[in-house]
Amino acid sequence: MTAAAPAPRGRAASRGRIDKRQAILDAAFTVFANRGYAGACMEEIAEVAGVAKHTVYNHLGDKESLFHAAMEAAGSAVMAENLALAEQLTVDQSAVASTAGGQADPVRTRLEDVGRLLLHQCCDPRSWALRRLLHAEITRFPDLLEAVWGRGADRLRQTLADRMARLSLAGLLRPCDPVEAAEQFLALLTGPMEARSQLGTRPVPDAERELVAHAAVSTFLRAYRDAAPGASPSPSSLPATA
Amino acid sequence: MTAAAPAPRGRAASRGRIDKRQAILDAAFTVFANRGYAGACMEEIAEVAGVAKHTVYNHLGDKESLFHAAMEAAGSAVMAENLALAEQLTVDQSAVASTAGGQADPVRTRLEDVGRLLLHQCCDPRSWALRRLLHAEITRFPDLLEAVWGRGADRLRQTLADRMARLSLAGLLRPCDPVEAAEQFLALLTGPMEARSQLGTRPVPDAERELVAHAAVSTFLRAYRDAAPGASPSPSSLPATA
Amino acid sequence: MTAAAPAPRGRAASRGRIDKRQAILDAAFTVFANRGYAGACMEEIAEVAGVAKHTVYNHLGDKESLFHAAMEAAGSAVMAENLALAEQLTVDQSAVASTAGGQADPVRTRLEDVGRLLLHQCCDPRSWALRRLLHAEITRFPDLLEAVWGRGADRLRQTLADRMARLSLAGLLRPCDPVEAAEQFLALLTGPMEARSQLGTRPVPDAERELVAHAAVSTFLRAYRDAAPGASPSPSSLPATA
Amino acid sequence: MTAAAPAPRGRAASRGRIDKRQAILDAAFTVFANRGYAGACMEEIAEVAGVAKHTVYNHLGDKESLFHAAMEAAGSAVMAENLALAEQLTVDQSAVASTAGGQADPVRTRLEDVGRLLLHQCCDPRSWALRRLLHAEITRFPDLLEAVWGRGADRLRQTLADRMARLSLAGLLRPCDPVEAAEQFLALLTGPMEARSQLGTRPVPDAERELVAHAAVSTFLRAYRDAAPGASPSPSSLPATA
DNA sequence: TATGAATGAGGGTTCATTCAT
DNA sequence: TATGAATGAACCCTCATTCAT
Repeated sequence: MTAAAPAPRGRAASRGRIDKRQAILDAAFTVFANRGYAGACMEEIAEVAGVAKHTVYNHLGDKESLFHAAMEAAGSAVMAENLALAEQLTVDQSAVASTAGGQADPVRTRLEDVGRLLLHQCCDPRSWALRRLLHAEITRFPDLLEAVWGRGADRLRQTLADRMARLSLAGLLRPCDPVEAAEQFLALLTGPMEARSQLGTRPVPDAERELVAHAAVSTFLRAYRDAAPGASPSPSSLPATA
Repeated sequence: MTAAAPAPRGRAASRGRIDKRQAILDAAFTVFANRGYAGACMEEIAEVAGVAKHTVYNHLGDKESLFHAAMEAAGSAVMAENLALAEQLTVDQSAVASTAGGQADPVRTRLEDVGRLLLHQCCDPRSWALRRLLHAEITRFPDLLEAVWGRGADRLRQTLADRMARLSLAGLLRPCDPVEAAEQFLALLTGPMEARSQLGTRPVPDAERELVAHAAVSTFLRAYRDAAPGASPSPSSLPATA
Repeated sequence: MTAAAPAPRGRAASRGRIDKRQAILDAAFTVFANRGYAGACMEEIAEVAGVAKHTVYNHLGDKESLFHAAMEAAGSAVMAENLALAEQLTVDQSAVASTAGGQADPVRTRLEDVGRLLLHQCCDPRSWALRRLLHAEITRFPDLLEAVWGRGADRLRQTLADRMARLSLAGLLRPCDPVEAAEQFLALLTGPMEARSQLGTRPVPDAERELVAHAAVSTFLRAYRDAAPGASPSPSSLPATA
Repeated sequence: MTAAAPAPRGRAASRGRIDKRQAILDAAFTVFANRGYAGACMEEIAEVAGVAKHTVYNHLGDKESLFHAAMEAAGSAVMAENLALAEQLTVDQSAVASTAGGQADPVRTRLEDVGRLLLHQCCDPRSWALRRLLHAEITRFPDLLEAVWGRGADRLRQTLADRMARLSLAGLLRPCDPVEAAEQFLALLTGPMEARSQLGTRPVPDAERELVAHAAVSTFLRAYRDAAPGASPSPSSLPATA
């Protein structure tokens, strides 16, 4: 204090800055999630972050900028986890061969694993909070969609579609529009959770989540692998989002 | 009406009250939808409703009560429409018989009709606004769920499940858990719309909506009717929500 | 209702009016006492009185008029009781004669009786409420003093002074300024109650009130009857209030 | 002040805060005294204090807290002055001795001095405003009594009682209950002022106040010193408040 | 006369933002 | 850069009063 080592500079200083910035972003997301955008107040955010009110302004500008930054940060984190999961949807060819004719069903197993994990992510409180905030503020901040989910409306669906295409090519799924398959796979997984978790308000037990994942995969496989070949040809091979 | 009485009295007076109350509720829902709960201000609601600020308080109490009432009113309207639709999911036995062996597929036709209409309802701006507000405020007003969707978690799913059960019983669908079938039918229908309409922000063209409905029904029928009988038996025949 | 005896008129009707007016005045005083002038609201007064809000306006005009009327009514009632008591302060000459030389002390007895009763009145909740409201609003409504205590600042003191003069003339008290005597008698009685009842907030037990009355009379008699004649002559024979 | 430093720092800064806080408290008391609690508005207080409205909230919280703080501050000031005065009620023994047999009456002189000064304090506009506010709000804020008069119901009476006890012990007053003596001394002094000053509304001329003080002391001395020893023994030698 | 609906004004409180240190 | 004080605008709500029946 008195003798004053001139306060750590260089790396340490900017590390301090970075940490403080991150602390503010985390605090902001928490508070926004609890109170909503309009209901949140900068003072509480500063308090939760452990800094002075004006420091928030110094680091991240006004309330709107702060909101965008916090949402973007949270979105990146959530999306990164989801993408990492989607990329795991691969089936080892050798595994398929070795179990031919047997009871094991490596495609189903893989789909269920990935489905279970995706559902786990989607039911994460932070993930729900993000989606709720998105719903809440999308009309006032339409840019939020891109900011949160990254450029390209939905990378998750595209990534999943890539995997579906490869499964289809490998003969593990019937020929199909991979984007549609990805879209419906996600719908079968996450659709039922909205009501079951009461919009993320109710913690859903693991068992229930696994039940949903299992049912989703079963229906998906019936439709995309086991269905009688000639039945109900789907003419929709157009790009999904137009 | 016809005789043109010189300003209606008695009943008409209370009719005036009712009209005013309804005008306030409508205005409130509009403003809440535009600004969010915290962002909405009573003055604007009164303005839009064409009454004085205090009149809002006289009729519907404070902001929170008004919000609940407006949400409940909107929810009842939306839910009533949805239920009416779901109840249309019936297949005339004679129609099935008369087309046996032919090309027509009455079950598919009916499902697509209902699906298209449900999707139409779900993409209605008011319906989206309601869901967005629900997402936005569910953490602060957990009672909203029941208030909006009526008592019983989700009557729509149950009503749909009733119809599924009858279809299954009639041999038009394979034996299955009707609740799960309803749940997945809804998921296949509405799930894809979230991303496609950008959380209700983007108006979805009719053609695209019909494409989604068609794809949903195709996948649903493959899984719940056409699938090879022995394939992938789903052990989950329990009621879905426990 | 239907056949309509044409509603009672004449005496009965105006009786109804009077009753309603009195009910409003009573309700007003109660509410003003509970909430203060500014804190009271017309609606609550109307509610307590059991009439519609506007009826209050019809009968007693706006808030300020109502306040004055309610205070005046309460003041008249309280003052009437006090005056009736003060007038009881007489000593029967024969009683004095008959007990001469004995133990009984009719003057003391009479003073204590009157004192006890005055104190009882002063500690009445309504009396305290009146005084508190007077203190509260005197700066904003200086006319209240006269309105409440009747014309002539303090008839109580004057009435008491009359009695004191007669006692003094009868030789039952030493020669003195009767107004000063009355003033000090009242001060000795009521002064101690302010602190003891916590400004009328605490109910004072009967025993404590009697103690105060007894002490007041004792001190009063020592000073105005028993004191050594030559001691401490009081030169103040001027009119008290100037 | 003299050296004219270019705007004082450090201590001066917090001094500025203190000054501002005090300015707000003073302004608040003034406005509350003028308008009453409910009638006062924060805006006027801020205006009178010369600060922005929100600054009032920063320093002293909401209206109720501000009211308590302002009342407590005013109460402390008034009570401190009163106590200082009461403590002056001592009689120098030598003075008594030296004037024995003469005309001078040091006890009376001292009592009149103290009485005159106490009366002066009690008639101070601030003192009246404080008492009026206390009367006005005691039912809604019962804690105010202790907050204003400090802990211990009434330190003034106790302090005065201490002095009375010493005078009695010194033989300058007859044996008596000192608390009762103090209570009655105060009653004789202040009781008459209520009516005479019209609850503090009318400025009482010095001469009139001195008259009251003189009369009070005369009556007090007659009762507590000059009265015939055997006359009217007061049995109440218990502590007054129990 | 009595009522219930309606109004416009005003007050307490909160908040995002800026200033001075 | 970080802070704490200060600000002015805005919002929810209450209230005294009037209008139409």
